[in-house]
Amino acid sequence: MIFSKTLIHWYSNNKRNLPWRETQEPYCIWLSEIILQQTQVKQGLPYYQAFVGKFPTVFDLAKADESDVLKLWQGLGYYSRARNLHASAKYVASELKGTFPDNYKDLLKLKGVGDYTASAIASICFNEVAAVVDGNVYRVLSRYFGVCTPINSTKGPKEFKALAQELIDKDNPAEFNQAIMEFGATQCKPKNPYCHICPLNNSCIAFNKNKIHELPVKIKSAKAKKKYFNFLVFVSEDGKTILEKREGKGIWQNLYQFPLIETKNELKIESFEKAVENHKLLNDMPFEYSLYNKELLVHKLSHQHLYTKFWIINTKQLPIEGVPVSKAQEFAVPILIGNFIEEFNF
DNA sequence: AAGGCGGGGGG
DNA sequence: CCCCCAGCCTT
Repeated sequence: MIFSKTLIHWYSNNKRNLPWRETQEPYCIWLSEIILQQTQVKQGLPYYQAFVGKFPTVFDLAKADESDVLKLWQGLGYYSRARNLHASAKYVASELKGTFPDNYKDLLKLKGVGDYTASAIASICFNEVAAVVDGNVYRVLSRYFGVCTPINSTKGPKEFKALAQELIDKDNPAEFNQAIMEFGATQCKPKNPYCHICPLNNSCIAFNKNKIHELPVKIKSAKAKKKYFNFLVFVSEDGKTILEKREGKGIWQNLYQFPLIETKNELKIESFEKAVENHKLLNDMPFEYSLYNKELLVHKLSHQHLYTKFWIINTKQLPIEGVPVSKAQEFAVPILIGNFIEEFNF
């Protein structure tokens, strides 16, 4: 009781001014929540503005091509969010005639909407008493109540969800949910939290036992694997290049890239011809090549470190259908490719 | 139950 | 170098 009242009071005095806090429109709240999954406000904000600007309603989003949605999402990462966003927009627009589900249980049926997002939308838009548990909530609760259960263990999410559901202000679930998250984001931060001015420091177990830096507990994940990516940047005499759509599983699904050769180790320039001698795009075709970046370009993802080289392949004609280099910027590409296109400037 | 999925920023 | 971020889906 004191806990929730204190948080809500703190929130009223300290909340940031953010566009999705000016509305209870399910479309806008849903959009903001998807964008903000595993993403900080600072990073997601411009994307939210762009999406609301280009797709003001769920119908606008539903009738767009997936490629346009991915293009607007470019650079934000976790691209399954964009694909699921688009699929759910089509579902809501056609099956539900534009009306979003108005409760936790039905919201869960939307692709890309899990426990957290369903709770957020249900509480913010419809005042349902559904507690959110995100990274901020884990941190605030584990510290204040001294909970040592690893947040990424099997029982972790259940335990914290139950605790949050117990604590939520039944009369004001929307304010409580947003208050505890904002508190975790700007006050009870991962590093250097402002404990000395914290309105809860009297009763915070971690603070009083000097365990702030130990909580929350998280099981360490495996180290990132190294991969060696070699992109073939074709440039033909008539000013075309080749971009391919990434299919199947793995990273960057449905985004475009230059034809890729993945190697076990760094591909040196002396070994390039040998490495591509049986490549379907280069077979029996005269070409000249050069290495664009002498040093490996390292692109770090959460679970992979990509050691990358861009190989420029000059040819008279392209082996397959290509795209004018001037159109390359219109494709949705990983930021690794996007940065290259911008810098290379064909 | 475990693994995969981006990119940016902070310390 | 590490960790964290308004998590979710697949296997």
